[in-house]
Parts: sequence; C-alpha cells; structure tokens
Amino acid sequence: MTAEISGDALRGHLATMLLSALEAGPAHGFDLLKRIEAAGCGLLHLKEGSVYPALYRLEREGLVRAEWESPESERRGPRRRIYRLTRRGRARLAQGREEWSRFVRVVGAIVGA
Amino acid sequence: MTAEISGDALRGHLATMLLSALEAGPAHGFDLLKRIEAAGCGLLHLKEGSVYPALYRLEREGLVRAEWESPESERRGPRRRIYRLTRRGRARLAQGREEWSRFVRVVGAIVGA
DNA sequence: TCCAGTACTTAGTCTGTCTAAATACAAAGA
DNA sequence: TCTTTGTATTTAGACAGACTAAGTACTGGA
Repeated sequence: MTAEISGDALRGHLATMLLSALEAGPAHGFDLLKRIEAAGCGLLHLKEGSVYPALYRLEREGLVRAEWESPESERRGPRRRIYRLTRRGRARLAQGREEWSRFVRVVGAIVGA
Repeated sequence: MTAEISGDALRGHLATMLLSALEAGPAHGFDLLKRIEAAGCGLLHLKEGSVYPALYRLEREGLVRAEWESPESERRGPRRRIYRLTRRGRARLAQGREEWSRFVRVVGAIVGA
C-alpha cells in the first residue's frame, strides 16, 4: 500500500518540477506528465487538472513558450502543444533549485528524518 | 534578499514539523513557533494563523493532547496551552518522516538540484 | 462497433497557509 | 501614568494551487 505523495505536499514545487523536466528538451504536456510520473517511481500521480493549468501559469509568466505542433507533421493523432523553456524560465529554474535545496535543508533539519 | 520559504512550499509538511518539534518534549504553541523558526535559520517565518489551527487539527485527530498550564504555576503572564505527543502522534510522526524522505527522494530526482 | 490510449480543456471543490485583527497579561521606559 | 514591547492565544476571511470530474477530439485494434 505504498503511500502516494499527496497533492498538498507538492504545492509550490510543481512549477520547478515542470521547468526541470523541460530542461531535457521541448515537450508537450502529456509527455511531461508521463516523464514526471515515470521519474516518480510510481509514487507520484500527477493529474491533467494540475499539470495543464500549471503550464498555463508558466506560459503567462513568460517562463515557457508554447506552440501547436505543425499540422504538416506526418504523425497521426490529437494535436499537441509543445512547450520549451525561455531564458527567464531557465533563470527561474535555477532559482527554483536553490529554493528546493534550501527547503530540503531547513525542513529536513526540523523533521530530522 | 535571502528568499524565504513560502507558505505554499510548506503545505502538507507543517504537521510533521510540529510533531517533530514536540518530540523533544511538551511545549506550548508559541514555543513551537519559536523553536521551528529558530531551526529555520531565519528562512522560515511561520505565522500564528498557521500554527495554532494546525495544532487544533492535530488535537482533533488525536495526535497531540493539550491542556492549560496549571494556574497555580509561579509564572506570570498569559495562560499557555501545553501540547504533548500521544502514542498515535508518535506513530504519525514516524509515518510523516517516511513520507518526507520519499518526497525528498522523488521530487529531488526530478528537480535534480 | 466499441474500447483503450493519446492529448488537451475547464468548471468547480477543497484545504491549508496566509493576513489581520482582536484579546489578555506583564515588564520596562519615557 | 501612559505607551510600548514581548509573550500567548484566538479566529474571521482571503487566496492559491492541486484536485475531481467531465467534456472534446483523434487513432488503432479487438
């Protein structure tokens, strides 16, 4: 019954996770969802309702740029929106990583696990 | 401009932090607030409006037991409500620590900081 | 034909932290 | 004396972000 990581715990970290996942290269939302879930060793089940709105926020803040995959593409299937990091997104990712390590250090010191 | 740890990031971890702080011995809310802030190296500024309601939740869940400090005490000043861990609280703390380390491992793997 | 998988959207809910203000007591200083 | 500062608790209301849940749309396989 391996407990899952709850949504509450994730709060405020999802943005950095998405930016980090995008660092490996441009991707569409569903792919990001799968990439992160795969990296989560089955403990992390993100929902579309969290990921897509989070991506919209990132786009609104200019941290990612999005464009619809060219329809001339040879692939079949639903259209996909491709996200890529902007320069500001990279800067924010660096900042997010600092915040993450600070967070782990400080909370870890208190929780003492 | 040392950035502070935001409330969002803390979500879902405060309960474990409080239980952990109580492990050192019974304490009242204000003391817990100060203890945790002190352990936070100035990066963590909890608010009463977060801590007291969190303690009420813990009490409601039977994870801590609370009682008013005996009025016969020789000390002067406002009355204080003393919290102590229950057996269930200790069990939950252990569980919270496992969740914390899982969380750090999984999110850390994605953020890669 | 129906279903499963991919891919995106969005309305509405929930909950925990926050802001902010109030209460109360004591000690120190002007 | 009056004010301020520090200790200590309470609580109403705001807010943000992850959630539930339902929908759209396309493709391929059973």
